[in-house]
Amino acid sequence: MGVLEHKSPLQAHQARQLLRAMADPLRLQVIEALGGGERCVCDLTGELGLAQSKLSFHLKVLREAGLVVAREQGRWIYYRLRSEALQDLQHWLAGLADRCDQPARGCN
Amino acid sequence: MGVLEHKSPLQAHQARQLLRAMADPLRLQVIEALGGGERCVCDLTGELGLAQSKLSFHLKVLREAGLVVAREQGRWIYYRLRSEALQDLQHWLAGLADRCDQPARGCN
DNA sequence: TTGATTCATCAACTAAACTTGCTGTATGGG
DNA sequence: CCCATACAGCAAGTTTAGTTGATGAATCAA
Repeated sequence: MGVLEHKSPLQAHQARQLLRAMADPLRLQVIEALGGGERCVCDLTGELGLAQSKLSFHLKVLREAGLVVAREQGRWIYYRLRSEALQDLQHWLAGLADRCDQPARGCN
Repeated sequence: MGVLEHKSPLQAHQARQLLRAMADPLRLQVIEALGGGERCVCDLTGELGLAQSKLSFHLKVLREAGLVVAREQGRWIYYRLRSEALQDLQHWLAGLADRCDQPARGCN
């Protein structure tokens, strides 16, 4: 195992948590914003033009899926993407792609 | 651009289509089954213990998202994963992971 | 051509997810 | 202290997605 291969493969249901969390249009906007680096909630609220409670709800979904982490600092809370989660998902996809082109041995 | 770099980066909404399609528990089972190679519908119905109409519905979702393709042969229809879709998604994730650890420059 | 098999699609129902407005807690400036 | 700001969480309403059973087209063997 190479030095970069430190991951145990993602279980399907963990992958699903991540996928589900990412599959919402609003959360995807949040994710893309966080793709540029850590941001605080008020920042995101302004940038995406969202009601605060709405953003808070979606951040919770992302948090519970393990896709983002929050860091409190005084009055503010900074969120960022967990790059490990992104990597896990990439590996999981790679695993699927591996043998998926095998043709079917006919049916009956 | 190297010989393997033939992809234009996935647009967010395309990524979302794929993510949404994968985010269902039942579809995920289908996807994992197809991860082993091409399969016909009746095969999948049996293996996953699904009502046929149910499976058909979910295969349609996967098809419309561009994650699987169907190949008709006589009475049977064989489905397989589109490895290009899986790769596109991997690239998209890699793009997000790129700069996501940049710390926030304080807020206010 | 009859009947069995494979599969897609539809309409009605159920369940899950998202939205909205409100309330509550913590922090920090005046 | 008091008030504004930053944020989480909840409950009711709405919208979206998944399920079920039935119908129909296409293929093929007898």
